[in-house]
Amino acid sequence: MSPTRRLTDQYPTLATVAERAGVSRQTVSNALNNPELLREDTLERVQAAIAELGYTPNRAARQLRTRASHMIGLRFEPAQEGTSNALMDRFVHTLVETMAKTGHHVLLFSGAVDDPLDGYDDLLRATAVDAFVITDTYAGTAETELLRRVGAPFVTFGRPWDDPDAAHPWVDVDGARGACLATEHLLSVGHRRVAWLGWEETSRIGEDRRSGWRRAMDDAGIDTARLGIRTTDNVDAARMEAHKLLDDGTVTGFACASDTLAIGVLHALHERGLRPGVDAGVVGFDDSLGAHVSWPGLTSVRQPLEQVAVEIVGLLHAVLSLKPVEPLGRLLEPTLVVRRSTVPEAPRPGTRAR
Amino acid sequence: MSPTRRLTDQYPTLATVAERAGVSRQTVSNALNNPELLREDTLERVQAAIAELGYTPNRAARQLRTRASHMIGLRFEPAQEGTSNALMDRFVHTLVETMAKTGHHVLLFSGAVDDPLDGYDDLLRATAVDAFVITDTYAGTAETELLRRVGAPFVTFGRPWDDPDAAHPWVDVDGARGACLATEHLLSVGHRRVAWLGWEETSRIGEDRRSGWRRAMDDAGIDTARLGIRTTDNVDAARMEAHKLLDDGTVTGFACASDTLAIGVLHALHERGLRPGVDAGVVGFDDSLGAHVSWPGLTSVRQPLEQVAVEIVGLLHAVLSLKPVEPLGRLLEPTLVVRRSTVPEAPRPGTRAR
DNA sequence: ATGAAAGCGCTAACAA
DNA sequence: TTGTTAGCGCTTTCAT
Repeated sequence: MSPTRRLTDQYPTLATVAERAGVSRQTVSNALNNPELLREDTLERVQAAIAELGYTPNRAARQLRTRASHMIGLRFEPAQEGTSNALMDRFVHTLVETMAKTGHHVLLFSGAVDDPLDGYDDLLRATAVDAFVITDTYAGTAETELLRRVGAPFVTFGRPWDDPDAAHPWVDVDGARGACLATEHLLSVGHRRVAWLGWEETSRIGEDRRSGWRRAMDDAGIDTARLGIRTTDNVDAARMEAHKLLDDGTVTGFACASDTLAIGVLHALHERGLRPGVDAGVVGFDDSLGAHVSWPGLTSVRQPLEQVAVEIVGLLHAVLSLKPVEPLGRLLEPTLVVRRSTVPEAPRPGTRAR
Repeated sequence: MSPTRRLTDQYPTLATVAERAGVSRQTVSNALNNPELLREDTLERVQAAIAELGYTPNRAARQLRTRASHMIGLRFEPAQEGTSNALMDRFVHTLVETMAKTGHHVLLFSGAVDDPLDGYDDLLRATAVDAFVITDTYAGTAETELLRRVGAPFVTFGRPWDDPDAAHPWVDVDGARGACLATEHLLSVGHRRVAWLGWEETSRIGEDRRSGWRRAMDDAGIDTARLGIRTTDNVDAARMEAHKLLDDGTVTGFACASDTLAIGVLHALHERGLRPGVDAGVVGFDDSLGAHVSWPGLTSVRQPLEQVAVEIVGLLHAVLSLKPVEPLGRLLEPTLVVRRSTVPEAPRPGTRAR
């Protein structure tokens, strides 16, 4: 792409503003970055000139000088068929918004699918970003190691599960607490035999959530033998596991590690003519669109993504200004959104989905 | 945020490479941008030095000089409660990936919710982006006008519906064709009275899609009286409209303007004990996650977003290099994804959703 | 085919 | 309090 188009030629520079205000360029720069240095009337004159001309500092020049791009890098995975990381998308929306408040922008990049490290290094060497936000720490230890090695600042959404000597700031949501909330809710609406439908044992997040179910069941003094199921995160696998549990005849509660799994349970109930919320209770995780629109509405654990974004931006600031971060991690509390899959008289799902 | 951290200090510059290779800085620059000017052995020596040092040109410096940021701006709307623009999220994923192939990145920004123009101007004046991608042209005429006025390059995903003298390149998906496909499919599996469940009349996109249903029905010689419904895009509104249509007793086909509406129809069927795909056929639009996971699987019109992204990047290149774009618009064909809401023996939904 | 000089727009350091 | 000087790292003349 040849850089023929010169958008910038029409825009004013520091010099234009300086001339207009009858001061030097440096004074204009100070008016922007250290206004307290200027005499009041000078400041006003400069600000008036800035406003008249609609001047905004050139980012490239400023970045070249200050070595700060005011840009945060976020690797955006290619949309793989059938995989929709809706939770992450929601998070990105709030992150963009939160960062805008401090004049930062989000730079999306992608890398080779087979190489989780691809992309980071180039951006760093090109000084295109000040820092990174990493979003999948269960699979992403390689990323954090790379960034630590080269001394790049970053904050993760997710705990450093397998890295005891990780020293980077992180924000996470207490998944065990979420599963505990879900389970306690199911118990409170009258279910006793509450099953857990979770991911494979290799998933740290999955095991963490499962521990919350286990804790709630233990606290209620209920035996969990053969109630804890591990399977793949897809609707059909969950549907089949749910059928097995239902064959047992005593299981009426289902706490699930994801909305996908919960929706599989709902499918199984439909197939048996059982009424969700009446004959059985189902709780999902993440409060995704699927939870909103599934019939008759799926109770789900909701992660406070807005709060996560705010915390991350705060940590990013601390890291970039080399302030010590204490404590290193922030663990946030999820909440429960109750719908008809556990309480028949809950409000109808009427959510817009487009 | 004080710019204390100096990430870049550790990275090599043109000068470093020049010294290492025993040439001048300009020669290194030429090796990068005009390799054909160098003698073969010089080129090799320089490239070796670049590789050894892991050199990547500083973006700010290059941008300052060439006035090209290699960045495309995309306004990312705040995630509003209950609104999930899943389609756009999927599009952004593919856009990021496609742009990476030509060395471009996506800069996400947000603006004041009440001001659709907020954000664009600043980015332009700061020369932070080379161009914009605009994604909602039904509501976004103000954006395109602003950008045209200031001479900023941009491409839209969506036709300039209400702007006859728009002169910008665009890419869109033929919604009428999609609705036509949906309707023809419903007719082909035996439904005769196929209703349309669409948005309010004010939606250009909605009316366009509706016209496709109408065309297919006319072609089949079926009367559409009282079969075309307009309502709000939410599950519950659609559910109630579906009940009204079902009360009629003759309607068995439902072509919908969105998956949300289609899911509302599925809910109504459940409530009546009717079997989707057997007693009635339902088709949605956008092939969202909801279509994948809803029970028993929702047939839906799928937009070729990957192709949209590719076309947009192509147009972006043309615009940035001031090449004439002919034709100005590209209208792409949607496809139909068949699931059990129309064909009982279609494969089960087993899609991963996390 | 390669090198020297200039300057993009900005701010840090210093001088006035 | 304001102005001057220098230079961030790169590419674009233009000279050699």
